[in-house]
Amino acid sequence: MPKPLTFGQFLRESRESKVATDRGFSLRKVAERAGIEPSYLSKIERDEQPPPGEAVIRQLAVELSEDPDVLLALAGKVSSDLLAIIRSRPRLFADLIRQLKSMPDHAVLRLVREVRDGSW
Amino acid sequence: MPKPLTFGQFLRESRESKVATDRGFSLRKVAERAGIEPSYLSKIERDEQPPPGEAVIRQLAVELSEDPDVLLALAGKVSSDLLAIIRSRPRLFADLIRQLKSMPDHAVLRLVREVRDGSW
DNA sequence: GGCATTGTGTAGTAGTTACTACACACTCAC
DNA sequence: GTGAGTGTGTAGTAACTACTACACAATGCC
Repeated sequence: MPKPLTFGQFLRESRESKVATDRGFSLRKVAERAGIEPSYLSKIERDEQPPPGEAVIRQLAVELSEDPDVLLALAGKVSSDLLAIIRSRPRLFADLIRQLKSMPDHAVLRLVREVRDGSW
Repeated sequence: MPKPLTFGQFLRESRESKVATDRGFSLRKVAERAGIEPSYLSKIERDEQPPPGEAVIRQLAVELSEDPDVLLALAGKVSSDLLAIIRSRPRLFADLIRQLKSMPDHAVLRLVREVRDGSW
């Protein structure tokens, strides 16, 4: 398996893989499009600063075409919309999630599909 | 349905219902057992201060025999162990939770039971 | 009526979060 | 060789989080 990257490493690798073929992915350009200072992004990519807030992470995800939930996870966070869903029925979701903790991916995936396909 | 209480209101009602029959549930006593200043708890119960951190909420849950996940939800938080589980497989859990967002309780409950009983 | 206990008011604070602003040195194109 | 663009270093900060410490007035108990 690919060794787990830090948030900063992941960002840098994602961006550098794109800047190779598209000059629009320089650190400065990406920072500008994401609405943050270049020096801030620089520090983030080198894990010198902790990851930014959810809004900025989402912007970066858009710019780099990465999955926001994955990026947020690497940043040690969970999407605020998921938190709201859990908070709306805490006992229900807490139970479910703890039950699924040690289930293999394919089992959980089956669950996702069953729910989606409405076999209910 | 019971109108949704704030975190502070919920705490106060829980505590006052107990102090009626047990003097050990005065604000000061509970605060002491939970390891916080009485004035702090007072402000929290009146929603004058935002809810405390997860550790204190858990202590209060123990003292008042309330469900920690419910208390955390009222405080606008989600248990850190659940966050860790989600972060470990962000895409998987994000999908599942968003799918379940609008499912009725009984459907989700069935899921919980099926998983628990290992009908897999 | 005095001591204990109750809830609350006021004031303060250390630590963290989430950034901005600006300057600098290097490289590259032409 | 100069102007544009690159990444990075330094410095600072406003807002929020999560509390403590102490003093005070009211009530209860015997």
